[in-house]
Amino acid sequence: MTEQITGPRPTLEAVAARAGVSRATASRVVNGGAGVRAPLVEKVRRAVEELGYVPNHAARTLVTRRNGAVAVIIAEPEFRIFSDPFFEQQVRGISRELTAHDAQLVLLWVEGPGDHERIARYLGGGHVDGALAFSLHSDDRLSALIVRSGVPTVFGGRPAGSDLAVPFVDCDNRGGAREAVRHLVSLGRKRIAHIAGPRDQTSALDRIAGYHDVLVDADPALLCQGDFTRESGARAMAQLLDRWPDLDAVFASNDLMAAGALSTLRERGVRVPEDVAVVGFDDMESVVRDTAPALTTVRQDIEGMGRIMVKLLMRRLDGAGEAESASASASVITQTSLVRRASA
Amino acid sequence: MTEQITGPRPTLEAVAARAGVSRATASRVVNGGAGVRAPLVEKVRRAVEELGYVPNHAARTLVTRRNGAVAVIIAEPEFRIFSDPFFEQQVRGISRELTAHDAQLVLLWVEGPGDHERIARYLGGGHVDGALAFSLHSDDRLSALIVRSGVPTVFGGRPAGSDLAVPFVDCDNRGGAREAVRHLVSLGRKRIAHIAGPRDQTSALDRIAGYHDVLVDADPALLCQGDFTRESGARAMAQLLDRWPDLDAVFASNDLMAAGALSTLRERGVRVPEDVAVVGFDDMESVVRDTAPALTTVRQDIEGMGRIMVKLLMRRLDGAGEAESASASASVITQTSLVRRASA
DNA sequence: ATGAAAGCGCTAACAC
DNA sequence: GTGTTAGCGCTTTCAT
Repeated sequence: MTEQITGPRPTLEAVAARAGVSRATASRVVNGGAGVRAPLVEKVRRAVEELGYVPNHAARTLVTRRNGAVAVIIAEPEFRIFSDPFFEQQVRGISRELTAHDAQLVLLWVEGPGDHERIARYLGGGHVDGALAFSLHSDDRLSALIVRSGVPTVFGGRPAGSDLAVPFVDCDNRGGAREAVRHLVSLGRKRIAHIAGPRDQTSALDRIAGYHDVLVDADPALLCQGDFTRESGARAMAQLLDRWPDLDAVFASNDLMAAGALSTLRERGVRVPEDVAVVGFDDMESVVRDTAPALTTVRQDIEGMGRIMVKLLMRRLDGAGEAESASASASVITQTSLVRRASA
Repeated sequence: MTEQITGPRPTLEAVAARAGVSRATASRVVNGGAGVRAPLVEKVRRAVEELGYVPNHAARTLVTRRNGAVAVIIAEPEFRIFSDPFFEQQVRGISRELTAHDAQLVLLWVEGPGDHERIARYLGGGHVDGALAFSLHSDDRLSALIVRSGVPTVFGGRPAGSDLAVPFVDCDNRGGAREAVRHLVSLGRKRIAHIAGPRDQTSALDRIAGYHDVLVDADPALLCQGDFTRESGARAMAQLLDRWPDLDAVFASNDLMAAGALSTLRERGVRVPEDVAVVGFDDMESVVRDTAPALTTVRQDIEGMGRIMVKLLMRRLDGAGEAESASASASVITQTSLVRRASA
């Protein structure tokens, strides 16, 4: 019934024998068949088919020193954020692009410093060709470890310790924030507040910087600290409202906080956008879907960033021989775009 | 500064040379050192240390035919449910246990039937020693494929097609449901409804069965269909309330739906548990944390189930030589326990 | 208890 | 173009 592979799997040798060619030729065909005459290619292909031949990965790795696997390193605080659609999207992009490159995703889940040694050993053991990591928090110890392992790595999000000159992929947080605030200004708003994200994440810092780029001498009290959660956004909005009776706009560092702000506004009977205009950041579908009014926000292509992380890594791996440290180690900053909806 | 591994990594040969022993002895020491005299063990250990030797995985796999990696196959609908804490917990358990066994987690993300062939090839390619899969939905095609690949596999959740005699790990859904309903009965409740989960998940079906075990001739109209979401629970509760004015208890197939039911009850001014007692299923911390009143529910140890999946798989892999199909392929049903809180 | 030697299955020079 | 051959780094009989 269930046609199960029974005996030992056929080797290249067997394929070659059946096709009546040498092992080398069989190998060439299996690897694309460049420089082999058509009829032979055909013969080998048939033999592969008939025997159900599948290349032995270990043997191949042993000689090529490439194993077609990439580690995705996720530290506990971020994994928790798997509930955060942000991560799901990024990992989705990574997974898809990896598949397109015929590479496997090896998940390395770091629960704490106790796991550091294991990770270092694994990375140092050459089990993977490269690694993808996320630099969400300022705790550099893990990042440093990864870099030191010597495994080509691309980070997601600009690392905090700028001394580590590692390639990363991030969206233009600062530029996006600028665009958001400029939009608010263009609407004629005079008193524009900012609900900021946690200070230990570069994305939040960059967005604050963008805010200040436009509002050079904004009163510091217009800036209210949040932590990227909906509740913190609601709280911050309440504070701002108390502090600034004439407030007419707010730029939140992410959509979740913007949604929180929106609910506070509604509770207080403040009209959006008539009285206060609101702009978010991320364009997170699951959040944006049901805010009232529809949220104007800065979109970033998260899945795309995941894919780019992989592309960057792959380029580095492929070009390993040539321009080692040339454009190979360049980072990528992706564009953001303002999505205008009803809230501003 | 960054102490990076520069040249090619040292081989066993190098270690042996430095320790003044043969490659064979060095190998023995690296693999535990059984049957090697202490002084030599010591010498080799030192050489390993000094050279920073790390075994070459591919070479080892090539000869042992074991590669210390396990695939975790996640199909798209379930991955979406990564937001569902259920999955996070189960994967956490799996990851931890795998680490304890020195095995790596290779994530295989299946987006649709288009990926089936790729998965089959990967599994067939012997890249992993075993696989862990989830049988949440009745779509057997993927499951069948996995089974057919011949890779030892353990499923999470009882598979729908009972014809596939594959080992799985699941909690005692039916027994747990029975306990929940019996508790309601012991409370003196006479009109006990059930908010069921989707019909294509065995867990939901088993819980329905448990409900009927206790309430043998319950009116079919006491059973209301939900889909495991909070909203569906709220809706179902409303329907039941309309249908049964004398309703005094409800058992929901999961906590999320119970939470939804609770909010409907509150809206309608129905007191819990005085008027209607409510019991959930899962004891999902993130849901249970903030229901009012605190939810009485059936607890299952999800992380533990993840760990058991790994243990089962490992036992199968290790005992591969001996009692192949003996107790090796047995499934595990874990106990549930009723957690009494305020709602029933 | 230790060493010598034979591969594991494959790719990549190098000959032809 | 195609075949021959030499390893990749390791484990594992088999002698000693």
